[in-house]
Amino acid sequence: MARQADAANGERRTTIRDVAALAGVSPSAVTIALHDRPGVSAATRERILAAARELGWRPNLAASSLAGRRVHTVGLAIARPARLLGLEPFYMEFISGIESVLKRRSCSLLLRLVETDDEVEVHREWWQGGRVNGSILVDLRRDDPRIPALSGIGLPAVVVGHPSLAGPFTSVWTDDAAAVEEAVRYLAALGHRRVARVSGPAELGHSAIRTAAFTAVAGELGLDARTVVADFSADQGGRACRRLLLETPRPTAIVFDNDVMAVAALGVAAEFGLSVPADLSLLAWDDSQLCQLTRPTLSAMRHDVFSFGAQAAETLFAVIEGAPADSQLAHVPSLIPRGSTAPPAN
Amino acid sequence: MARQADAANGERRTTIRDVAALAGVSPSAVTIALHDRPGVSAATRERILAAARELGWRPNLAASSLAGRRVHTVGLAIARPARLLGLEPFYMEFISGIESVLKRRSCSLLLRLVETDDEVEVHREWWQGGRVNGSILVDLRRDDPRIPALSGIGLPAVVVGHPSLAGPFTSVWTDDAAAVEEAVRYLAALGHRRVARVSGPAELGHSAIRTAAFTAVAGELGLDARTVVADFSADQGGRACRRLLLETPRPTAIVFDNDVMAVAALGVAAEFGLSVPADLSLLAWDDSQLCQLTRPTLSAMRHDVFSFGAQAAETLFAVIEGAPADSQLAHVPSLIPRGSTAPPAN
DNA sequence: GGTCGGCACTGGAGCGTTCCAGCACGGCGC
DNA sequence: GCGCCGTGCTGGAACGCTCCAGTGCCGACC
Repeated sequence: MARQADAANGERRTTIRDVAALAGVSPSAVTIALHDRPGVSAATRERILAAARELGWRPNLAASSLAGRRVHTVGLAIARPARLLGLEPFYMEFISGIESVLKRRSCSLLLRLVETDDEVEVHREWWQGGRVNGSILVDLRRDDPRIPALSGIGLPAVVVGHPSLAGPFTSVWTDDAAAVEEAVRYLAALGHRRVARVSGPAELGHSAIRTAAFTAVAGELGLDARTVVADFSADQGGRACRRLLLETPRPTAIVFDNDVMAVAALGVAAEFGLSVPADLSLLAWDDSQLCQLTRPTLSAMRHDVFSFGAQAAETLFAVIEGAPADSQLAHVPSLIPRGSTAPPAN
Repeated sequence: MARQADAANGERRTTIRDVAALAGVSPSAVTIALHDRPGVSAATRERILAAARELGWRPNLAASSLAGRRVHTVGLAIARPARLLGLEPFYMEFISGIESVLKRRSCSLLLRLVETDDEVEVHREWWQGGRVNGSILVDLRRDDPRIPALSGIGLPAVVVGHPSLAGPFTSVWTDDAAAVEEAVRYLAALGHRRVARVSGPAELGHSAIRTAAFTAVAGELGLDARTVVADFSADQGGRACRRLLLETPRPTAIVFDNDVMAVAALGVAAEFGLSVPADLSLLAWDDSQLCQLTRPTLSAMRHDVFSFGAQAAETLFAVIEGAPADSQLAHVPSLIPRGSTAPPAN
């Protein structure tokens, strides 16, 4: 304890050499003992660890990373306005899932909010700067510039999105097309003939996939279907919903690409004097607490976002460790019928 | 481009020496140019930067940190079960606020979920390992062991909580006592005589402060007041509420220490056949989207969590840069009356 | 008794950057 | 003409750890 205080007193930080001296060995022996590798006797190992404890020494990660060891860090850059991020339950759950895996391995997450165009640069800095062992890439766009740029520099990464978007990277994905199909078939079974969808930004890969599936399945079932684009915010979601409800004939069911927009739509329906679900059915995506708190409760495509994050992290570790990891299909979202979907009034 | 590919091909990573060679100068000159310091001519500087661009070189942060420069990273460790974290809007908003500041300075956030007892160790590792320039400490407990341990090793940090909890650290805090007083006076003004409160864990510093203020103000106003302890989860919040409602006479108004518990209480009130706010008034804390989505909407103590996070980050930078930063009072939470508070039925 | 193998440990180079002392050179003042 | 200063740049040590090629020693085997 006294020694630690000394060190803090600006004298000089404790290094591996101090530990080695105290234990009466060379720095190399300390390294060996520290990483629990064969090469020192049990007695020496214990002596070294005791010395390290006594001095309160922690290896300097910058140095050890320079000398070639893992840094125990993975990176995540998110391209969303900071203000908006707090409102979206998705990311916090996703991050929580990632953390649940990192925690077990004593790893940390390096997080950064970026503008879309800066993301490549951030990952380059992190990777070439030796700050992360790998990254998780989210919100894949079509022909995403991150794919060629980052595979070009050899960054180990996992893509969260459909394999077709992932280029040479391993991906972890949910089968959006199948989920959309389930949603549409469900609404059709309830008797809806005019269905609409409010999607996330068109340039996102999964928006495109869902849109294509939505159109295809609706076509197959002979439904009237259309998609309007929004940006996941309550504001734009509400606006999109309003636009749809002004059309004649108006849709009797609307599917949303996240939960926040669906919640906003509840308010818009009230504005129009429409009762949910009698006059209008609403179906949310990314089921979170929100969907159970509203009145009526929102039917949703449930997706275990926490596990999704955890799976992405697990897969990233496999990639980092050089396992030839195949792309993984996470749970297919499944429909949870609640109070916002019903047969259309006739 | 070709060169970058070469580098990725496992040849050897590009270093400052490659850049120096290409520009026809020494590595020292590259450092000078890179950090925009006086010591090279404008022409040379441009030549060097061009060479760096051409080779796609980024300085290795491990090396530069070893050699004594800032690492552009701040740390945040959160002691909550991963599963629970996703449900709490507070942290994501707080982190978003932090990030909004970090972003402007091209800094990253190092995040880790921990068990309560591991947190000191994590910060030690980060600080002594040269991975962060400073940390933000949240969820301060009474006599928090982090305070002596981390001030002892010289970690630059900002405490989020009342200055009395912060020891030698600078703190950023909200005046919980004043806010509690406002809440209680408001309920008293509505005519409530029996009020209760569901608090967060008793060992948290701000719980204790709020409890003391709650008791004091209620005493001063001659109200019947009591506090029961929960843990911020919907589950325990609901349970605590149930316990309160079983007492006779039962309280006519309940204040909650976060929003999630207040939302859970809405359900419990329905169980008991009590109508909100006619039979029971509910007042939430940490106003988030949740409070506006329920029916009735929840009255809440609004607290701009995003700005709070931003302010904590700003203050941390001041501390890191050696400014003698004083503790800062963030916005005092203010009461937003919505649909869940009203005079008690008589 | 000599050789060989294996174990426990050491010494020193190397990782990529920064920082500091120092050098060369040109201009200016006296 | 000499000293002096300032500008623009270089060389090399230092940061703290790891890894690799030893070294010394002991026991086993022929």
